[in-house]
Parts: sequence; structure tokens; C-alpha cells
Amino acid sequence: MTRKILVTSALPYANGAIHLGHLVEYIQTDIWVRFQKMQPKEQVAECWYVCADDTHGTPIMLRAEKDGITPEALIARVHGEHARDFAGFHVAFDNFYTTHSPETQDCANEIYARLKAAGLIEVRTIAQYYDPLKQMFLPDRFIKGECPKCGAKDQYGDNCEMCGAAYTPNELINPYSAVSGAKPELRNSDHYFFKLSDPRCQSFLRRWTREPGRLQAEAANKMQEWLGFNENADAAEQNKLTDWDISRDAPYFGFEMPDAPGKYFYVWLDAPIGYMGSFKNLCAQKGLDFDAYWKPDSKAELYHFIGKDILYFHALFWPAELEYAGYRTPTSVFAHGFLTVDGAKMSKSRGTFITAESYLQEGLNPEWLRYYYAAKLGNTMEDIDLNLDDFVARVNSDLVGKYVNIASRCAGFISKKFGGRLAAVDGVDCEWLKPFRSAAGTIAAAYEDREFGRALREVMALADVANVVVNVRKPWELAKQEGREAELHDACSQALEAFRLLTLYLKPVLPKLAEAVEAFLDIAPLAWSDAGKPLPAGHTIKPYGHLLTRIDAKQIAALVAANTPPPAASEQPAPVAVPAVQAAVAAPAATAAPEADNISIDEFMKVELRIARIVDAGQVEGAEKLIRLALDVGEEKRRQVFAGIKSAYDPAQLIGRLTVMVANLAPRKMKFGISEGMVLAASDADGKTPGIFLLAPDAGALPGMRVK
RNA sequence: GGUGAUGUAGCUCAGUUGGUUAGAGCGGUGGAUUCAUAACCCACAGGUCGGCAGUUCAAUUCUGCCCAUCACCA
Repeated sequence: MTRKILVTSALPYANGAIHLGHLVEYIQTDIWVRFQKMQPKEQVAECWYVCADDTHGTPIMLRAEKDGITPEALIARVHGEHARDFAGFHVAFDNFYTTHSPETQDCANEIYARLKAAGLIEVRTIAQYYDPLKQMFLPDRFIKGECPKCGAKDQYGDNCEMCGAAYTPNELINPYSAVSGAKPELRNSDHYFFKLSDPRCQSFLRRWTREPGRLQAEAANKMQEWLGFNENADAAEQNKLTDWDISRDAPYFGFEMPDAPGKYFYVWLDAPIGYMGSFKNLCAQKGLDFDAYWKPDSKAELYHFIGKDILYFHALFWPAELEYAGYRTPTSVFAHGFLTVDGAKMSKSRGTFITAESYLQEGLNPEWLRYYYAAKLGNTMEDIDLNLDDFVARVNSDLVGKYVNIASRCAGFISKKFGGRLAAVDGVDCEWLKPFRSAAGTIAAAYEDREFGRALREVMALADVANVVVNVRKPWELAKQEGREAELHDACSQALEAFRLLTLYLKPVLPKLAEAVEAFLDIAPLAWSDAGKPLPAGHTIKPYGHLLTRIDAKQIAALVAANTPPPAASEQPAPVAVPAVQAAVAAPAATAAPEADNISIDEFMKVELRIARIVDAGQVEGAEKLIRLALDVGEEKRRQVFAGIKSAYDPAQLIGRLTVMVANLAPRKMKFGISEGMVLAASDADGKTPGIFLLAPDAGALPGMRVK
């Protein structure tokens, strides 16, 4: 059966730069697509990869206003930036379009009309906060106020960061607009809902999400949580799907609803439809049959690569919409995890919130990152970690040390001794190459399954074998011996054949490097079927030149430095790793309301308080107020801390007791030495009550325990 | 708080449908080598397979509880 495949990556929001987190998804998808495109036409007739910028919604509208430009101008600019970044990382879309397009609008109108005809659209009046100054309704994220549960100030309209309570904006105490600061007023407005609660949708989704291949096991699990269980009436009651609000009131940057002036489609309605719009646009360019891919009985395969954060939209709303609008549903939705850098969320202050643009500008090779991501990617929703030290070691060792090295150590002999001409590689001494050729099947299966890490482990194991074989044959010794030219010729030709095969297997991950190898070997672009077609005897290769440079750890340091804001800049909360399609939830950092004195739990948690045992204490020569403390905080090394408590404590009486210290305070060089922290003591701020009182934990606390 | 996931050598990760001495790469140590971008090759060291309990002839693998990390809670 010949496959026809349409693949999408989630649409990046046209409000910000592409960063390393986004790239996990685009690189993952691109590798999979490139792999499919290398398959014989009899197997994979077509494989199209489309994407688009997600351009609508309140955040875009407000951002454009702030920048003093039209939303159209903003999204045009961002589209250029995004396209540039993707191209820079060799992400080869067949079409990178925009949701702000006639095609997307047509599809949105059509889907809406069909859902309405199916009786799945309902109008309801809801009360919503309205900003009287801005004269607009406010999305939940643009309303702040005090948490109704714990009273914390400056909480967003949907949940409290302090106590975790979930609520509606209407429950907020003393709400204010994050846009203008004005006190919002409740106003009624008609909203259009997609009736996900309709029994048809419920039963369809219960069935669809459990069909084999639709979702990863973990994702299907999660869906059960949202869908509830049939068997358990209570759970079903609790988890019943609620209707989805798909309209927004003017002013809004988006598509006006055809039958409701002043109402606009919610950005999340037209975002997935943007996949269709982009493909429709591609069809016009290439003369493809749109319906062959989207009609209900389509035999074509449709795959969406997404981040696990937007599973809800792609595994519930989207299939239901398609089903009842008379389209086919996705063959599968592939969700991946988030990216962490050095084991933590990407952080602007640590310089690990790395933009695609900065990576390229610093001169780092995009294929290094493609390789590293691929080496870590499997088909689950697990997060992947970009460990910067490991990144350097792994890429240098795998790609330069073992893979490229095979060509590097053999090509010279072929050029110098044999005029670049290769010997036959099908003799009896070529047995060792057989596993290299037969690996085409297992490696292909791994790519197909999105088990890229598995595929690359297999490739590198073969690279190890090739290096061992070269070591055993010792071409450098053969080259010095008269009469052994044939052996030398064979050894090097075979090693290059192995190298050719490894290049073929790496090509989906390293397309540019593969091109360079194709030029070096002077061969046509490698396709998967070339595994069975050895380089012919007498084929002439080009002189070898370096194919790939090593990563210098200094480049990584420079990259991190380039992404670290100057100390003066106030620190923004670290954004989440891969919000692939962050629509109206994007935090409006630029329009943040006046700050109160409260800090968030996150800010507090930055202070690392730990129980410390004072293992030694002594006077400090020449200091009036200080005592030198040696603290055990559960670490191997003791901490030296200078504490200004001499007036209240005798060092001898401190030894052995427990107290609380700030363990992550930056070390400070003092006249008497370095102070590696700070112990906590109470004192009256205005000095009316004399004395200093060192804190102590209740009995049972041990050195090193975290205080929070 | 609820739900889900993860926790295996210094680092990054495989693996175990329960069964003799738990693997790889990197890093470390020692050796060999010099064709190759100090790459490659050989050897060695290093793990209570998060903790506790249970099921079992046998658990890192199954079950329960706990701890830690992460995510989601529309």
C-alpha cells in the first residue's frame, strides 16, 4: 500500500521568538518527515509537512498596540523571524503559512457552519469582566486580584499561584484589569459554545481516544481522566466534558463570525484549523487534492506533532470538531515532553532561555543540536534534558570522534595511493559490512516509531564496529608495505562504504552534513533504498575535507552569556519550556499591573533556608560584631559564615546547637575571609527592644533539612 | 490538594514478559597506537537499580506505602 502522509507541528504563537524548547518539536517532526521522504515512492508516495504562525488573540492585539503597529504588521514581522529561525535549523516545511489567511478563514467558517447545522453550537449569555477604560472584555489571564481562598494579592483570574486554588475571575476579590489597571465591571455578553457535552461528542471521544494508534498510552490515560469512566457514574458526572466557548467579543484580532457581527472566533478555534489552511494553500501551489487528505473516508494519514501541554485541544476538541464537521480525524496525535536545560526549566536569569536566533548568531552548528535532541528523543511524553556539558561531550565524541573519524582516517589513503578510486566492496572479506546493510530495517523501524534515540544508538554502535575494524586492519601499516596495496585498497574502500551507510542512516537528523558527504563521495542524494546499493568498484571520490567541527565549551559559555540579561534588568518569571501553541494564556509581561509588596511562592522558594549545626564558633580578630561560625548543613564541606551576633552570644555556647541559615546566598568576601551564607536571627528593627535572638528548630530537625 | 509520569554507575541514558556475575556512551585510571579534528583500540575502577514493607523458591522488574522531581487540573 502506498502511503500518503500529512504531518504538522503545532503552530508557534506570533508573539515571541522561537527558542530551544520550541525546537524540540520542530526538529522531531522534521526528522520524521525527512525520514519518510527518503522512503521509496512505492512505499511513501507523498509526505507533506505544514505549519503556520498562530496569529490571533488578545495578546497579539495588545502587543501590536503597545509597539504602535497594526497586528498585521506585527505578525508579518514575526513570521519572517520564525521562518528564518526554522530555516536556520534546517526545519524544512513544505509550507510555513499563517492562520491570518483566507484559506484558514474559509475552513473556520465552514467548520463552524457545519457544527451549527449539526446542532452542536449553542449561544449562551455569560457574565464576564469588562475593562471600562479599554472598552474590552478581559480574558481570564488579564484580570488580577486577590485569591478568594487565601487572600493572596495579584493573582491571575484562573488560579492562585500561592495556594493553587482554581476559580473563575468572577470570584476574585478586588479585581483589576492587567491592561489598564481599571476596576473591571461585570457585563453580560452572548457567547457561542461548541457543545462538547453533547452525548454524541462524549461517546465519540470515548471511542476515538481509545482506538489503537490514536494516542500514546500515557496520553490515552490522561484523556480518561478528562473523559471520566463509563462504569463509574460519579466519576462520569465529575469528569463530564464541558462545552467549549469559541467566541470572543470585539475588539479582537481574529476572524469575525459570519453570522454574528462583533463576535470573533476564539484563537484556539482557528489555530488547529490553521493546519488545514496551510495545507489548502500548499495544495493550490502544488496542484494537490485537498479533499483526498481531509474527506472522511480519506486513506491518507494525518499526524499532529504537539507538546503535551496542548493535548487537550488536539485530542478532544479537534477530533470532535472534525468528526461533526464532516472531515476525517487525525490518524495519530504525537505528544512530546518539555525541554529542560541542565535539569531545570529554562531560565532567563541563568541564561538558559536560549533563543534559536542567538544560537545561530553565536555561530553554533544547528546539526549539533539536532543530533543531541534526536539522541534523547523517544516516542513518549517524557521531558528531555539538554545538559550543556553532556551536549558538548556527546556531540564531539559521537559525531566527530567516531562517525566522521571513519572517513577522516581512510579517505587520505584512497586519494594518495589510488587516485580517489575505490575498490570493490562485495568480496569475501566484506562480511563485516553485512550488519551495516541489514541495519536499514531496524533503524527504519525506530525512526518510524519516533524512537530516534534507539536509532542513533544503533548507528553509533555500528560506528564503533567500523573503527574497530579499521584498527584491526591497520591501513597505516599496510601503506608502508610493498605488495599489500590491494589489502589497503580494500580496507579503506570498505570503511568508506560503512561510512556511506552510516551517513544514510543519519541523514534525517543531519541533512546538511549528509549533503557534504554526498559531495565528498560524489554520489546522488542518499535515499533509504541505497542501503542495498554499495559504492561501485572504480567509483572516484573527491578529496576529503573536514566535515564537522567540534563544539568548544567556550561557545556554550558564550551562548549562555548572550542569553543572560544584564543584572540591572528585573527578572521575569521563567516561562515554561515548550508552550508550543500558547494562545490567549500568554502572560502579558509588558502590560503587567502595578506591583504590590507581596512576593510569589516561587520568589520565596528561591531562598534556600536550611537547618545548620554550628560545629565550631570563634572570635574574629579585629571585628567588633562578628563571630566566625563553621556550619554543618548536610554537605560534605562545612560552611564558614560570619554572623553579627557577637553582642548577644558567646561563641562557646553556640557550638553544637542548631539554627537556620540561608544556604544559597552568594558567597561574600569580607575582610576576615569568605562568608558562605547567613544565619537567621531576630532583632527589633528600630532598636527599642535590645537583643539578638538566633532562630532554632524544634527537636528532630537535622542539618541540611530544607526550611519552607 | 487531585491525577499522571519519572527516580538504574560522577554525567546522559538503555534494559529487565521476575531467574545465574545489571548494560552502553561520556567522564576517570592504566596500557597500546599514531591513519585520523589528542581522534581510534584494549583493560580496569565505579551501582543497597529512590526508601520501606509485602507477594514469591527468587524482585531492580509485580503490589502497597513513603520520599524526591516534573507536568496537568481545561
